[in-house]
Amino acid sequence: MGRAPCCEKMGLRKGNWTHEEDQILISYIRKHGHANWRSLPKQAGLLRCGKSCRLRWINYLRPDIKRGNFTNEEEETIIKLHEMLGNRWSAIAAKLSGRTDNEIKNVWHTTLKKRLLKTNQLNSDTKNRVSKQKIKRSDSNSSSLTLSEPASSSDLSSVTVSHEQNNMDNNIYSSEDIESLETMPEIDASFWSEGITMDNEKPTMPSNSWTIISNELPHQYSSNSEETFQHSFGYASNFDDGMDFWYDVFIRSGESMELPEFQNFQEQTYLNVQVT
DNA sequence: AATGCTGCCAACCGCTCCATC
DNA sequence: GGATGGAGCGGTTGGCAGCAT
Repeated sequence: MGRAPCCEKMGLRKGNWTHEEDQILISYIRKHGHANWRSLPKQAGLLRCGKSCRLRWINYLRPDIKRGNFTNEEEETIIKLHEMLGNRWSAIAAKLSGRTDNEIKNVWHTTLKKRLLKTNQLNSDTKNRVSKQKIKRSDSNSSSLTLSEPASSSDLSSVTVSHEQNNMDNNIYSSEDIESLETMPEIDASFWSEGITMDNEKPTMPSNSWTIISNELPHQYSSNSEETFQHSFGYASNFDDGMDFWYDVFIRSGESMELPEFQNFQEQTYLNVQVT
């Protein structure tokens, strides 16, 4: 199948569109529509190929185009849809009213891809440090802290933190440490509030155990499949050397979380979580 | 002030899909 | 069924603006 000849005829303009050309195109499409892009420029009196006219209209001149920066919600949606659909920019654009595939493709390549790579690199680096630290601590007793999930999103009072200590003297956590964790700021309704729900989509999770490290805002995931997850974060202060820290967890429905150890890094402190 | 670098975005290129003949 | 051409899509690029040196 040969490529459609385009912009090969002598005399056709290329490059940036002028205001006058825009006005001619808008005026023509308002009057006659754009049933045939190939014949449109000739009939409209434009020295452009039909392909160029179509692109200009779709990406810039259409009246329903939303201009301006992408909102956080739009960026999150793009990331989620890209996980599901890959580089199918037109399909992603169809889910975001007023945004074009070209615009989404640009924001992905210039902003979102880099951000994700950075996040993945951070996760990878921290996982390596966690693994090394686990080996170091393998011979010592450690405190076992359990965070139970609420029975339902409305039952916030059931969010508890409990601990079992076999040998406080040998433990790396002091009683003040444990106490500070138990006096975490009260979790309000928004903590467990509904976030993004993806029908027929199960979050991609490692099967056995994992470490979740993230600075993202909390989301609650649910699906029509067997398993559901709640992605949430908590907060504790004055722990260990006095730094504040966030914890960020995925909780599988019907399970509790064992929190075997805490990581305290220079710039940010994360709680390392494994599902038991 | 001049130059170089980087990021962003509009537009182009080349390919595939699909309708029509 | 094959050829043709229009439309649409994703990858790539050129040019501009802003920033750093």
